[in-house]
Amino acid sequence: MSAEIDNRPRRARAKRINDPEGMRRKVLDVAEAAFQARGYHASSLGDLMAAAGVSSGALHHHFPTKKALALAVIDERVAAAVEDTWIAPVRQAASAREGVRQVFEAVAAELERQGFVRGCPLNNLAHELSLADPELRLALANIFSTWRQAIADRIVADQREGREQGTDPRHFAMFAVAAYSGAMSMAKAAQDARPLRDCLAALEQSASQAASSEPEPVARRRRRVLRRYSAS
Amino acid sequence: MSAEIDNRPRRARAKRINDPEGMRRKVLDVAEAAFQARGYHASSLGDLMAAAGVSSGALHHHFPTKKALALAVIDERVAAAVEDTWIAPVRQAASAREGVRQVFEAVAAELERQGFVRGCPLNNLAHELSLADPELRLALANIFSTWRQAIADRIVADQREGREQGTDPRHFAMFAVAAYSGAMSMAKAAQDARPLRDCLAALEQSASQAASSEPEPVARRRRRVLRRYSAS
DNA sequence: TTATAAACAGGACGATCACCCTGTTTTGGA
DNA sequence: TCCAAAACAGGGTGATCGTCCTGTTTATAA
Repeated sequence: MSAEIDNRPRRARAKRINDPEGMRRKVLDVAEAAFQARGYHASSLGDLMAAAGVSSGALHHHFPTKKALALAVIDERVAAAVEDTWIAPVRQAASAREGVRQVFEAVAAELERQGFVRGCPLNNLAHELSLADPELRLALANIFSTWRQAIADRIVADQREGREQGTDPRHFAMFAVAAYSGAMSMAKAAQDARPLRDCLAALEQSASQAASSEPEPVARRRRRVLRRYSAS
Repeated sequence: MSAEIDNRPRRARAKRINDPEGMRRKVLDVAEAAFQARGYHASSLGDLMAAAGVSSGALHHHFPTKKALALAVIDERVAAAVEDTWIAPVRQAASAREGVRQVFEAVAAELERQGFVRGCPLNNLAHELSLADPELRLALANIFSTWRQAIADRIVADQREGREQGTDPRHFAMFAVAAYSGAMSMAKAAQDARPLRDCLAALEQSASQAASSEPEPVARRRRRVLRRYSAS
């Protein structure tokens, strides 16, 4: 019985413990913000290095190429942003429709508070990179897919509980995400949150027309302000 | 009586008459296609010069800077594309809702025929340039505004003729454009026309729920295939 | 014709880009 | 303690970018 048995679980590779300030995380922070504010092509690695305070060697140690950095931002940051901003609120809301309404409301309020519109991180990158690289496109498309699936799942749950009827889950999810993405596009171009407000109003009108079978008493409004979309 | 009287109307500046092949037009053709396929930043002037077969001197004679070229593409091509693809069809349709439906249908069919998705030219440029330059942003926002106004005007006309009621024109227009733009974003990311189809289905379902007051008998479907979105 | 300016041609320039390469320091396991 | 590998530092490199600049051709007005 050698003492190796106790040491075996320690065979993990030499890793962090170093990294007192988290260089990789810092680069991801800066890259996420820069891609959101200026886009992928307009953000040079020199800019990112300066903003993050890291050397060229450090950056390329963690991210061999700029594309690898983009992939990391997409997988580790954009996906999380969609999860926090959309998926979790929709899951926690009283219903799918109410969840969609709440997110529109919360994002519109946040944009009005900020005074400017940077757009949807996923949508921004999707436009710039979908045709540029198949791998990046797939990563972005998967996030869109997860996003839609969460809404569709919520519709199915609502239907099982008798809160929703006659609605195709996939169609509704696609529609909700499309309306949001498109509204954010126009909000970004106009630098105005009104597109979100108008779409929310149109969404509620079409919902109220279909609510003749719903006994719900208008559904109470929960105050839920998102923390995403912070100024740089 | 000198002969000068006859010559006076000829005082117009020396211009075209030259330009046998239309160099400016050729550059705009190539730039429009390249911005659509690869985006603004990813399209170098060298690429455009090579593709158009023009020299650096010629290009910079017609467009002093790359930004000026982008502005010309936006004002002279993107605006026209929106007019041809959306505004004219909506004006000619039996109603605003039917026009929106037809455009969705036509674009979806065209994308399926092509087998790939380049996205909406306006939306593509809006995402890349809205935060990059105020002048370009304004030009793009104005096209969005014209687009929405045309739909809203059509709703108002429908209401005057008793074909529509209880619909806020601005909200509906914003909603229709947002749903289209967002659906095209996802179609581009997924390289699949289904987002258009799904949104069309969701749009028709919500319309049918509100159609209890409409005496229209489902509205016949007009075959209208768009010529935009040609392969490069 | 002659003068003038527009319409091009095409090379040159400085800046910037993403990436590489050679060291040096640090870390964790033996 | 020793060593191999990871974690950085930082200057260099070739390519490419948008723009400029100097000529040459072409068309129009006088």
